Amino acid sequence: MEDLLFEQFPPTPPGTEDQLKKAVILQHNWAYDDSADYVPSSIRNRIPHHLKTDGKLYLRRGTEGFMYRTSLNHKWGVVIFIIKSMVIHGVDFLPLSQKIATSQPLQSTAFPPPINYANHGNSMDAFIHAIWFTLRSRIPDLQALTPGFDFVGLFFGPDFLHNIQTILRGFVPDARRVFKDGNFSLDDILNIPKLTSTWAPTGSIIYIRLYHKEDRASYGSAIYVGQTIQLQKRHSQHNTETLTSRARHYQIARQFTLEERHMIPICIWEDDIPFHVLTMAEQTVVLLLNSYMTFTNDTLSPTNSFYPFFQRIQFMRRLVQDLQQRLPWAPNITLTGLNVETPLISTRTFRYISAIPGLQFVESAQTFTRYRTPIAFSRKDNCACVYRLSMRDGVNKIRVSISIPEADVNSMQIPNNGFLIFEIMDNGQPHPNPWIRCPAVGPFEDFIQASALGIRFEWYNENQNTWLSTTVHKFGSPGMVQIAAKENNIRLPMSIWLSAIYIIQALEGIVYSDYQPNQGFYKRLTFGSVHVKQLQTDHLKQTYQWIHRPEILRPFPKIATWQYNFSLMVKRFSSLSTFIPHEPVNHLADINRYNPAGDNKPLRVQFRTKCDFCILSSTPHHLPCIPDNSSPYGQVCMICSLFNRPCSFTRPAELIELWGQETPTLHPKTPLSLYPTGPHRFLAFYLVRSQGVREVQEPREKALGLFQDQQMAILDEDTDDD
DNA sequence: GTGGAGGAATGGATCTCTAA
DNA sequence: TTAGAGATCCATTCCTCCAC
Repeated sequence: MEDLLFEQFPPTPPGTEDQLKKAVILQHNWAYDDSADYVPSSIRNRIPHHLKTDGKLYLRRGTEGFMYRTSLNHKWGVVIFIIKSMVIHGVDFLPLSQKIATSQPLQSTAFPPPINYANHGNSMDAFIHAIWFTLRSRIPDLQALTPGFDFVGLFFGPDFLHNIQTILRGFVPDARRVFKDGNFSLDDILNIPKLTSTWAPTGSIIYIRLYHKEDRASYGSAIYVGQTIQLQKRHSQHNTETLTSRARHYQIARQFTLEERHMIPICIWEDDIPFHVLTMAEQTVVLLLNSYMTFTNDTLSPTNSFYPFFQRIQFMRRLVQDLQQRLPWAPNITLTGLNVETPLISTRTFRYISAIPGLQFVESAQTFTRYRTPIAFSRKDNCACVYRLSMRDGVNKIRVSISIPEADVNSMQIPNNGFLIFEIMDNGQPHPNPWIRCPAVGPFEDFIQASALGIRFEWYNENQNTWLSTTVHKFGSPGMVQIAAKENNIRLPMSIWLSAIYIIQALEGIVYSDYQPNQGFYKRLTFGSVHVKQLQTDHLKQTYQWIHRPEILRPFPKIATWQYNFSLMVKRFSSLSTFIPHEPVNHLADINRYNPAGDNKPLRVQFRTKCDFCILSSTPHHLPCIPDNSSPYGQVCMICSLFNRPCSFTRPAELIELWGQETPTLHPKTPLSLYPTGPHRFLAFYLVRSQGVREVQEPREKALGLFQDQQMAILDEDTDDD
């Protein structure tokens, strides 16, 4: 169950239909033993076993439910499970159709009190305040200019004043000095420190590209304002594009030599600022320096495809003109403006990924947040279905291929159009059907988190009028260990692991607070113009709304030390059957001397020369388990050494049991399962059996007002194919 | 257990199209 | 007119199968 947005009130026992239908939330953690003597026999032992922990049903504080019956004296009630005094009361149940009618529009926001911007100490700060308070007063105009404009809450919401403060403190001292009274020349701007081969600031940056010839008579100077989180790289990008692009910006840039193209940081934030504030800052500098492209015509036909850009530019230009008349901000410079986009209301949002958090009803239930997006597989005949999920970090593009093998495509009759579903476990533990199946111990702490992601593909089957679903898995992980062994490098297995980490990061909006470059990670990842919208319900008020999924700060992934991995191996896998040498062990005979069971049964590892990791990663070829004599940690093989983890040795019979022995097997000659299910599967990369096709419910997003058009488009395409 | 063949998956580069 | 998403093509990687 994902949410409590029912169309009809859930069925209640006979005779209770006319009673209460009230939303409630549990105030305390609570446990219930339905096998206890005091429980009436009619409802004793009725709770499904899988919902119980140690024989009891545990409900956590915050659990949402409905009260449908109270006693005459109002001292107790029947609330799905709960006693009246334990719950918070909300309004009466509302059917979904009414919730939709009353749901909060995305852009609703409470305004902070207005302030007198003219009182600010200098012209620039006053002008910037004026820009934003004016824009805030004209939200309906902004929305009219861009129907997809739905960042209002982030720009103008509770953090509005703080956002402005963040912008103001970002100005580098030299830029502030030049701009502060609105009276500056082109030479003044050129004196602001620029990007050079020896000076390349890092952080979130608003920069200007100033195209300027010393011989001013030959060509007018031009300006472009942009944002970046990698100044040097963006600079190279601009110069590369200048060579070939037919865009007006670069046509003009081409008129200037490399030395005449200046990259000047205007605002720098070394700390983390939200992406939308960076966008506000970019808009600020565009307006401050009036860097919009100019047009010879004052009007443009609405049929012209450039018309919407033109409209927004006109709106912003008029706004600046109006403010300049009322405020002492009158820069006396003439520059050719090169900006066309209006950062504040960039319109690149025609697709969404929806996020519906899982409802945690009982303590024992594992929940996940479900992300859904419509996709179309690209597919050639007799090939796998491949979708290339595209992400970006502001500069780089990252593509991750998500594919369904050809054999499955054929046997399950998988169409090209449907929905991709990402399920991320809320507790960070492995998904039951993960996309990649990685070991619990690896080069980074909490290595197993990459398996918290499960991916499914769902499609509508018109003939049967049903929604069908199948799990999607990335294959090849076990083979990756072999490649690592061959190359003596874990680059490839790490690239698989990272692709799952990237997807999780982009979906959850994770920003690394202490980002370190060149480690394979990105500070923040987005899906570009595809935005993640999260379902937010207020159960007590019986309302819901779609909000922008906010970014969250997380510490940068830590490289796992040997000690960390050793402790983790011991914690997860050490037992009477599994031995993990922790002191330098120089000879296998030493391992055999270890006999924790005290039953005189040796581990018998002398009959195998391999550690568990090498045995379990031995598909399709057997891996040699060669001691790494250079390791300071004793009996470690080359492969475990690569992963910075100790070897483990499990008695053969127990290893088969702890890993799993269902057919087919890993290798014809071993009884170890190809699709392990036992606890020791987390020792190595492993495979998951495809779950086949199953019928599922219609996507919730359809009823909740998202994806309507996109879904219809997909269904239309399906019809065309037939 | 090994290695090679063949095809599938993936990555890089470039182009085409399109929202609004 | 722009930026970015998709499409497409091509090159490379790598997975699986199979023979020895």
